[in-house]
Amino acid sequence: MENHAIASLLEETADLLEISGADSFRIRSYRRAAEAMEQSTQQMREIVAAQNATRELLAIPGIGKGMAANIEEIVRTGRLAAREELISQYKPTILELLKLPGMGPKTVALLWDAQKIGDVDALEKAARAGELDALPRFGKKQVEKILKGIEEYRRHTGRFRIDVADETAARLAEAILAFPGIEVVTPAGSLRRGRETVGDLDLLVTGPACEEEVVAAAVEHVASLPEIASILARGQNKVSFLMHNGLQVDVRLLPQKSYGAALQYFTGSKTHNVALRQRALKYGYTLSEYALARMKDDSVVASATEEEIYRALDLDWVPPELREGLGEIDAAEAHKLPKLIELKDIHGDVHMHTDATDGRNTIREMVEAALERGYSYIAITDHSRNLAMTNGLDDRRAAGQVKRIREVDAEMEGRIRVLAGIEVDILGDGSLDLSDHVLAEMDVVIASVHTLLNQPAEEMTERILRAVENPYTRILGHPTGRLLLKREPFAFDLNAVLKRCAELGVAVEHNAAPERLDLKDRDLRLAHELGCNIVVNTDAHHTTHLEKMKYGVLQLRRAWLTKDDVLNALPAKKFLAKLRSKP
DNA sequence: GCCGTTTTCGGCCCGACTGTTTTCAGTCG
Repeated sequence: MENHAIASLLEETADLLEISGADSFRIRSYRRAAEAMEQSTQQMREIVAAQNATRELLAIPGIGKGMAANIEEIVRTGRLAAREELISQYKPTILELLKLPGMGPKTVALLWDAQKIGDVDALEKAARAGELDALPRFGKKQVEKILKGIEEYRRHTGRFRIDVADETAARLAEAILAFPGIEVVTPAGSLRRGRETVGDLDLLVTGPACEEEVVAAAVEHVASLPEIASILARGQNKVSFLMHNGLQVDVRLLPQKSYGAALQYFTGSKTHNVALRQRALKYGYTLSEYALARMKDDSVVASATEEEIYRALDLDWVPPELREGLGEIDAAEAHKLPKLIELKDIHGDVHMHTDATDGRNTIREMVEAALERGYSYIAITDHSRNLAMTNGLDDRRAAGQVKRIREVDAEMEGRIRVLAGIEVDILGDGSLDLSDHVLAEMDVVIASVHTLLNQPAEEMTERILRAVENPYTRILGHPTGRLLLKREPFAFDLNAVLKRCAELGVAVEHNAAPERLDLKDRDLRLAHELGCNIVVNTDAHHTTHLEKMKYGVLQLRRAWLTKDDVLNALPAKKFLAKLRSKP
């Protein structure tokens, strides 16, 4: 049983407890435990199998005696009796009702108690038949809202990739800024924290036009943006709407004096904010989206910027990417927050394709684009022959490609280093699909798991390990295989593979392209903990794809990585030296 | 159910919006 699955069971138990009207603090501890499971870099099944299982479980923050027993039960039996007992009082499908907008545990409980409604279809039927009208708090509008919610739910349930949300935010910001007196638009929420996907978009807006007396006109401007598909809610200083692609956007217009408090509040995460508010209470303060204020007389301590709020709580300012309740508050108190890697620290991109295979630009064009970005080196790494659909290079063409790369490198006269590389496939026996004498010519050999077939975990792990152990392999490409496998849990033993990479000095690729999602935060933290060298790159098939590097860097920041932890933050010479030496 | 320089009981985060309940409960972020 994977951590993710354990988290789901705990989360569902929390939902069921909520429907059954249990103590809210008990519910919270289930949710907190679920979050801890999601974020842990250790597999619970390994902890439970160990000698001192209970003690190790208790060491995880948010896990006490009761929850440790629950986790052990889940790992051993695959089930949680407490959850099954709760679900037997309802229908298993009752949990999907909670996913409808405006539907919370109290309403779900009411629907069940009154009419035994336990799934979306039954709810829709009852709503259309007018059977809900007799229930308390069910007026005409409420029923309409439910039907609309069901329609939304069926049309769209997923989350949006960070790049989609980022581009949408930029476009909306431009339109909002067109209003005179609006000066700043900042995305908050999970987009600001740099998560791989976002559920909805939070935009915070300020400027003279957002002061209380005049804000109505600015709200009207936002509510009439042409990009809006439908308005969900509209308040004095807030507009919520849906875009045509189904993305929900919440725009809040705030006076300048409380902008920092709002930015802090709406950036989250929930866990981080709860911890921060608890800390505020210890200081005799209360923290809200308006201000950090003294409890006794409501006088404001800090509100205009995030920095002053953190400072007033004796904390260093915490970068948004770290605000996930993973120890950042303690680190901020001790002045031990890491100096996170930044986009400008990246000196090179060592995974790119050209028109020799499935890229769209020449070597020369890729080099020019890299120069424009200020890189001091790149590696050209086209596909090898096994990937026939991309016109992959065989031994002869690969050797020719190396020659051309060297020529371009010479033409650059030191303005940029152009390294010769290849992205090879791992074959059925774990070998690489080009000859040793060709691989020996390469500066960078990326052994990619991206064409491995989805087969039993043990065989897959064995093949990948063999490829990692190949003396020519410098980088393990697409290390989680997510690209191809498209399913969780991992179909091979990632832990064992990363461990071997660390031992052998084979670097692990972190692909920056949001559509790949090769390594998630958790995978990156695991790789780092195991001591792997990490390389961030864009797998660029086109010059413009180099722009994606910024998303990869966000992920590295979320994993608490500094520039010392990332191989291509080093200059070319050191980068090559740090790669495994040639056999 | 968790947790502890006010500890083993008694706490545990805050405010706005919505709809309809003329005083507030439920949901959401």
